[in-house]
Amino acid sequence: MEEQKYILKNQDSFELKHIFDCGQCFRWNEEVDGSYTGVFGRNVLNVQKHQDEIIFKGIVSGDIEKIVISYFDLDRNYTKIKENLSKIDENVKLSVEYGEGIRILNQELIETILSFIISANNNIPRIKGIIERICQNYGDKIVWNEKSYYTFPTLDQLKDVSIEEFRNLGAGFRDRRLYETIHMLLDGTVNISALYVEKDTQKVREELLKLSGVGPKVADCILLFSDLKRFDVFPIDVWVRRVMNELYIKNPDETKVNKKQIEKIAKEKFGALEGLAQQYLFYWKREA
DNA sequence: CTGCAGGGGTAAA
DNA sequence: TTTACCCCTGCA
Repeated sequence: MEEQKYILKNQDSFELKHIFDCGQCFRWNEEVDGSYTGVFGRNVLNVQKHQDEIIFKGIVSGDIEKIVISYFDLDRNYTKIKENLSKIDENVKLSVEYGEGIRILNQELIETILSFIISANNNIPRIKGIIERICQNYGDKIVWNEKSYYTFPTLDQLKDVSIEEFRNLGAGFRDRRLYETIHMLLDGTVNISALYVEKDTQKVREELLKLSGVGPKVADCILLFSDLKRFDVFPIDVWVRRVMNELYIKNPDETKVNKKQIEKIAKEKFGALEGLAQQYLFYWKREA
């Protein structure tokens, strides 16, 4: 396959660090020159920013422009979204300014499901390591510039992988969850394509919750970060709990803050954009 | 150097 | 509502 190249000029809301470091993805790595290289679908892509240009190049499985527009969510008007969020209050405005270059990627559903099952009770370096080893063992190799990259394996490529093999790759107690979820998706216990058709986010969420290893937080991350692209969810982890308590609830004992309370405030304040508000607040609080 | 506490979602008790 | 699950990190 030939290398392809695509250049975007004067693109708003596009900062490499904000996009790849805001906790939504696990397969993008910074290069020594400050660019980032990642694998998604059957594509290996390098992205660099140079003055008013964003340069994409790599081995991609189709028209690079279409692939970039879709994966980086370029058809969505983030400037408008940020304007609306900034009106809510001064803190949200600050968080939006801090993470002004965030975009929510359109990641493949299966990869997002399995990656966020691995993310449970886990930290980012370790999550990345587990995912990388799964890809190296069961994905397809793509060579670019004498370096080897591996696609995230399909369900078919994962169908004969045992619980023990996941354990050996470092998955820990999530080994069984991965195995069970893979087989629930293969045998149709949860129907992947039906999830795209269903309009009601709560119904999709209920379906995802049937999967082994998928609880409320992981389900919301899947809804927000995969190509299901639902913004009316609010993943609550330690950082989000912390920032929501500091800004709105102000309970001296943070551990006593209950999820229902946070969900209610998020719905009231952020409405249909709560998922995006969560990202700006999360990134702001975790980095600062 | 060794050992122990802490962090982090889900599922099951 | 509490606890076990696995591994990495930081600190004594």
